[in-house]
Amino acid sequence: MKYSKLFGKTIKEISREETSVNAKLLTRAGFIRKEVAGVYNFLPLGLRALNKIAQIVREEMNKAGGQEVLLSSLQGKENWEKTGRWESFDALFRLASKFEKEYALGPTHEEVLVPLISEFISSYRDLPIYVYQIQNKFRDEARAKAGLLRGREFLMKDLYSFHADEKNMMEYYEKMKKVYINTFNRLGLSAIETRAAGGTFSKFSHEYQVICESGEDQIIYCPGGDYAENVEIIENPEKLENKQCDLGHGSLKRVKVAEVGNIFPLKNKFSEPFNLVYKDKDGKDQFVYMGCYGIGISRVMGVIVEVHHDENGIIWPRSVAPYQAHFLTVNNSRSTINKAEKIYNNLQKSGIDILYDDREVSPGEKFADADLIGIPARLVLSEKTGDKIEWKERNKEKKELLSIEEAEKRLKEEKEL
RNA sequence: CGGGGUAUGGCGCAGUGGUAGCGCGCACCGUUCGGGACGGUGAGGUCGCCCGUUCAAAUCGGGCUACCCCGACCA
Repeated sequence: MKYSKLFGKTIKEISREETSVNAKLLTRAGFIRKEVAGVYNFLPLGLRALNKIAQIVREEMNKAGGQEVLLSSLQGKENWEKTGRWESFDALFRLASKFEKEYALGPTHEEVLVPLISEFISSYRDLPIYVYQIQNKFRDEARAKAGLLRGREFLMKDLYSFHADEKNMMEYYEKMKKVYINTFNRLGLSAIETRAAGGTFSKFSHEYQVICESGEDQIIYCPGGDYAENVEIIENPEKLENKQCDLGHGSLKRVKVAEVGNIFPLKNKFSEPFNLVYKDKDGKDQFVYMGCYGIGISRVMGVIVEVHHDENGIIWPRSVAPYQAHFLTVNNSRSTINKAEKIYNNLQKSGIDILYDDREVSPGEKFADADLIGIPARLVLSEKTGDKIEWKERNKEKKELLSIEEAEKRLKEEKEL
């Protein structure tokens, strides 16, 4: 992509009202624009990063046996009344049509998927089954905040598992814990698996928390990894804080965190109201056991920026960067530009996605924009580099001079990773 | 939902009653070209909305709306 043609430019300044790091940097770098409070538009750079995140999550869900679907956002009132959540779900957007029909704007999808899947589950032979989607969710939050961290419309992956019994449900639940940790690792986040309340869903749940100043939750955890609990379910958090870990990992720490994922053992909570049953081997009806597993895709994007940035801009993990490399020329002499065009065209042909800053602006501006946008590799062609390309990683000081062939080879190798 | 703050060219801001300004960006010309270059010329504003006070309102008063922050709430 040529920067000069890109929809979405960087900006130097942003209102002093915008204080969260992710909103500031993503807006300045041209990734997102706010529509209304808690609702964002994603520009091409932003969508590329968002799609990279979604794709990693998709791959992991597929590996875990998930089948992808796309469920409706606009949902009839009737099923929400069956679960009692038309009244009790505080953040539910309720819409009144001019034709005297009422709808919910989907904040979650048990009310859609459970009746839907009941058509296809009739025998123990149909179980277990795992269904997920990646879709915009709507929640009428009392207060949207911190850019992408808490919005009223946001992209979420929600997987629902259906099992014959509790044992099978819990086995999958345990398996998904590992899948989640691995998924967040691939996204460049080290998430702490944390015991938490189950809300109106279940007795308990597990949250995946990333240490982050702008997070809304607090947890107490052992750095050795054998304990983590949300302070909301701890009776005397003050007492636990700084207590020595039983296994000798040092003292327990209390930290602010942002929740990027949450898993719940739902058991029969939703199969009962919708009479989701199957015939067991003895021909008797049994309720299906369910689990549900969420990851906030757009929130993950915000958290990545909160965690990976410096004073100059974003530092994307390679796995989610909008482009593989940021290529720019320093002087605008005809010969340099011709050479750069050739390199760019070659890379395009090899299927390597780079952002090529082809503008006729000062070097300082190009460097500043490259830092702000935060693509992991910066490639410079100039009279100084001659027939070579300078390669610099966004998060390192070191610069290397590579021949054009070497640079292309390295890009191809990295692409395979 | 309670408390606090903000609202002025595309963006960021200044402007305490008397003809609406600055920086950035944008357009054109010239000089620059390894860390947000410089000079010149130019376009661009119902000062969030409504009502009021006044000879006169961006500026004072009342109401409303939107956004940000703190808290409460939170699948």
